[in-house]
Amino acid sequence: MQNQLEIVYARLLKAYGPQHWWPADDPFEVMVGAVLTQNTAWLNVEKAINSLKQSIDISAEAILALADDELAALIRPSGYFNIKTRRLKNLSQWFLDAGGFTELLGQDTGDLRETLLSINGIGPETADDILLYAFERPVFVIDLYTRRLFSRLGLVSGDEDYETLRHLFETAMPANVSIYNEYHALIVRHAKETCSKMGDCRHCWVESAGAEF
DNA sequence: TACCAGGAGAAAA
DNA sequence: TTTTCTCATGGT
Repeated sequence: MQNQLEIVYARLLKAYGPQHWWPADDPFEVMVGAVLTQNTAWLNVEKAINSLKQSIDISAEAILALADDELAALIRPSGYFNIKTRRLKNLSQWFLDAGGFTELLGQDTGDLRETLLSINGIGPETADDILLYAFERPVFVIDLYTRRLFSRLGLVSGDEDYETLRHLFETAMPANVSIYNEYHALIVRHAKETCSKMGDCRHCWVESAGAEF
């Protein structure tokens, strides 16, 4: 398994090059983007973030200072704007209560993950996006694209629960933040390039890599 | 026109 | 406890 994951990683990196994720100015903006991108195309998230930036300097304080309907109007392009308004406020309140980024940096990864998951609106994938891309912890993000790609390659069935898959990837690959960062970004890039359809993907070159395993 | 997007939580079965 | 429903804009 270890070697197979490394082969796929090498092929993706060779095909697309470094993706330089996460596209954001600072760690808190990464967290905001992680919530806004839930089941949403990044193009729409960019519109929402740009819209936010035109009204406020993105910070936990500034988000909490906005009225719910004001915040919802600003993030409207990202969809689910009423739900995401609540989620952004929950996240911001937690962030302030915890003492901000510097204070949180001192926390153990497991503890930090647990408190993130306790916030209403932060599920496993969003928590792991935040841990990897904002706090730079070696946590492998499992998303729909990851399931789809590796189940096509025959390495997983695809219906495993989140923690099972995360554990599988984290034990098969060395705990390396820059590799985990790049790997997830490359999987998303590849999905956008050639695997945009949920069904068969016969033209996808990665699928043919399965023959090498 | 229909489908899907860098999910999560609540409700129903 | 597992499945189903809801949230919603915007691009293809």
